[in-house]
Amino acid sequence: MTTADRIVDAAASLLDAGGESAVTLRAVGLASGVSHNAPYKHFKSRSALLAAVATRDFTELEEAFARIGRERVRPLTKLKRALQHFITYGREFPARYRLLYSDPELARQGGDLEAAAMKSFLTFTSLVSECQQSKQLPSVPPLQLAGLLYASVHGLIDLQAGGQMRSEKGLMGAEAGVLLLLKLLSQAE
Amino acid sequence: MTTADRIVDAAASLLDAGGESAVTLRAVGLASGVSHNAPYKHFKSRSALLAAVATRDFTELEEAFARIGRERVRPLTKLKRALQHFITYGREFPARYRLLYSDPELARQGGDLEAAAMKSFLTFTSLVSECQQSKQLPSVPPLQLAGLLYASVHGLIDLQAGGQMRSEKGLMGAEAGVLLLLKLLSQAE
DNA sequence: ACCTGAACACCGTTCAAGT
DNA sequence: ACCTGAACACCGTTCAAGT
Repeated sequence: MTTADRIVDAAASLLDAGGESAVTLRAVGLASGVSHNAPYKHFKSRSALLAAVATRDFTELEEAFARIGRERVRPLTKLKRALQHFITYGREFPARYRLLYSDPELARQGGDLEAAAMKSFLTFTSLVSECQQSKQLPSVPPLQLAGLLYASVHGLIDLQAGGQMRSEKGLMGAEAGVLLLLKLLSQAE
Repeated sequence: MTTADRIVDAAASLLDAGGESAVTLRAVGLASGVSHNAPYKHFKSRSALLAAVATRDFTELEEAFARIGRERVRPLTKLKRALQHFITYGREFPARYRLLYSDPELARQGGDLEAAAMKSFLTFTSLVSECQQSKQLPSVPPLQLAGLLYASVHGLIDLQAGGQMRSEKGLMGAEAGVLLLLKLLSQAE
């Protein structure tokens, strides 16, 4: 376990425990046993450190999608499991989730983060594509349908994480929203 | 124009010009002609000031939805115009847009902000409901369908604002995504 | 009631210096 | 190559004091 790994771990833990504002370089240093500016020897800035956390999570997300893709169940079941995994991750680690998709500062950095994000989306697309081949989802261009589904479930997770779906009766949680969407989409062609 | 109004205006301008991190109380004070801690006489904290900006924007959004609802065109045309308004606002003012839906700090404050958010969503729901009555959208519970559409378009706007839909070829912009979603949904019942 | 200026405890980042 | 401690310029927030 390198120092850089311990620093990324500490940042992820602080993120989970107290949100983005809790990830100060001083706290990261303390939690990983180095001085408050040792992280600069491994990451260009605080923002680059957060990008490393996000890149790691994107990679884990992609691995989960790929693992689900290898299961021997119906394509639509795979897709539902992938979406459930996505939703669960977003609910359990909201601060890290927001890092992946809602941080303009990070998105501008490109590089590894962008590549990992793209790879996870492409693996997700292959799950959608399978459903189309087995006629369980309408036959529009796969990347378009996958992009739409990806954006929709992101919106559901994000509104839930942001507390927007709290007191509004009649509004569904992310799981119910995804199931409704899949049901309606499966009726189209 | 009260001092409080000038402070909110200044915060909104700074937000548009330089993102959330540019909204320091010192910059707000300078831009609105008061000292850097005069805002505390009008708002409990920096966070409460940002909530006031978000509340104002939610109110304007609701007014736009209501205005579109009064136009004398087909229900589906109204809905499309409302969604287009939403998307355009998100693209032109990304930092303010993110304040509405992606700031957990603000969501926890409840109060005026939550009420304004709810009102704008309910007005949006009435546009969706009209489409259902004229059989242009499937007849599932209106709040559920409206919630799904709202979350989906939010996801499209948010991914676009976060730069996630940039280099990925084949991925649609928010407008095309919404149109595809409406097309597919209109084929369901 | 509304505002100011000074002060406090933080923060990211830089830099000279150490091994 | 990797790390430290001091320093710099910021920041949100508080407080005593002014009108």
